[in-house]
Amino acid sequence: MRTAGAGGPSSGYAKGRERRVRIVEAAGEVYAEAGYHGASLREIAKRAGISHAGLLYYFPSREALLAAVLEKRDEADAGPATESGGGPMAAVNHLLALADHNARHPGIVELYVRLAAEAFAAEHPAHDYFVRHYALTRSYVERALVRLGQEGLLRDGVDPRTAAVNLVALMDGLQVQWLSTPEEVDMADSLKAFVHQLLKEPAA
Amino acid sequence: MRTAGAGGPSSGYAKGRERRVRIVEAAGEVYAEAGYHGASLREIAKRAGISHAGLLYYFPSREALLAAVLEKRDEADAGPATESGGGPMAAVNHLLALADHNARHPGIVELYVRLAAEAFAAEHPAHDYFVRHYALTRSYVERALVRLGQEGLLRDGVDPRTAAVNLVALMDGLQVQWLSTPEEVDMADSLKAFVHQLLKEPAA
DNA sequence: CCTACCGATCGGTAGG
DNA sequence: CCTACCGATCGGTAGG
Repeated sequence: MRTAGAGGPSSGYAKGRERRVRIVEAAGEVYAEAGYHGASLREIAKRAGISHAGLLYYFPSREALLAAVLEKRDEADAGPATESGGGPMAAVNHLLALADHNARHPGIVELYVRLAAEAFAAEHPAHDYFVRHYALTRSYVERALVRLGQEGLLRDGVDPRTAAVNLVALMDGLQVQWLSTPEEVDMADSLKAFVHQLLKEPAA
Repeated sequence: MRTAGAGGPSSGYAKGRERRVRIVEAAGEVYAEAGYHGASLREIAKRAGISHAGLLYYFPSREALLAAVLEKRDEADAGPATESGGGPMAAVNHLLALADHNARHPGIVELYVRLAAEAFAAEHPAHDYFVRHYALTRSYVERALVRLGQEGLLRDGVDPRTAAVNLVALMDGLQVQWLSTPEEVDMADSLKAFVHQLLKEPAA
């Protein structure tokens, strides 16, 4: 039995795996530049050095390719999010580090912002992904704020839930504004100022 | 001379003006649902009760129609923005009223968010519009915050410029999150909480 | 993985 | 304002 039994071109062949990675990278680039709806399989295929029919050999449809790109994004973000098991301030610092990381990778930010703005409609193939993404991020931030409150570090009157919604919204909105007018926005500074407003002590 | 001399179908004929309004409204709807790039002239024309070639009789190109839609948006927003000449708190209240108004008009919010996310690239026909829009909004908010500071209403350490960037970002980000998960976000409440953090007094 | 093809759809123009 | 058309481009399939 020389032909793989697991089906599909991803089954254990180094060359095929490499191709898939190149295709997913190219897709992420084109989604960032043109949005998902504006991205053509032919353009993505060209950047991956393949024909568009060849691409469809690896990913059976347009939507399957999008799913692969989002899956890869989750894997890349999961690492840093998990390792912050430290003190109550660790989660906040992790978010600041994420903002800093984003500021150096406009392609990822653009991919994210453009897809999020496309995926409002329930029929969009990335809709469920973003609903889940927001729910997870909000509750992650909310838990961090609750812990800070328990340690007495939160300013009086700050509601952890509302502050979590606002922190997530601030990060999203800063990205949009920064992509439009990069020289006018310092995402890390802005986040620090916001967090500072939430806390009692001049920390960070 | 019965035929108008000013050229173009907009010249003073009531029926033509009415048609143009219907087309611009239909375009705004479709942009909101599908984005500018995803919107076809044929779909817009169908909703306006006309053929797509007929639409091109009124607006000579796809881009000309987009320009007309943005122009109309500016006119609609200019009214409320100008009338707030009152006290230093008037500008803040105006923004809260705007958030409230937006929450009752998801179509306008979607049009705005989708176009903003598409228009990052300098080649996009709406790019300049959004650069200008952000500059104007930021300085409008900044001036209001400076006035509040002069009256001693601002909390210590609040920088009007950064706070202005953040307030604009917060409004944008709330809109994105609200369109994705409407039941989880109260835009007016969120804005109030943010403004409250900036001020010394428990003002509304 | 490629070439060749399909039906559908696009923005815009011709010509009345 | 319409019908009819153009060349270009799209996602996907056939068939090797």
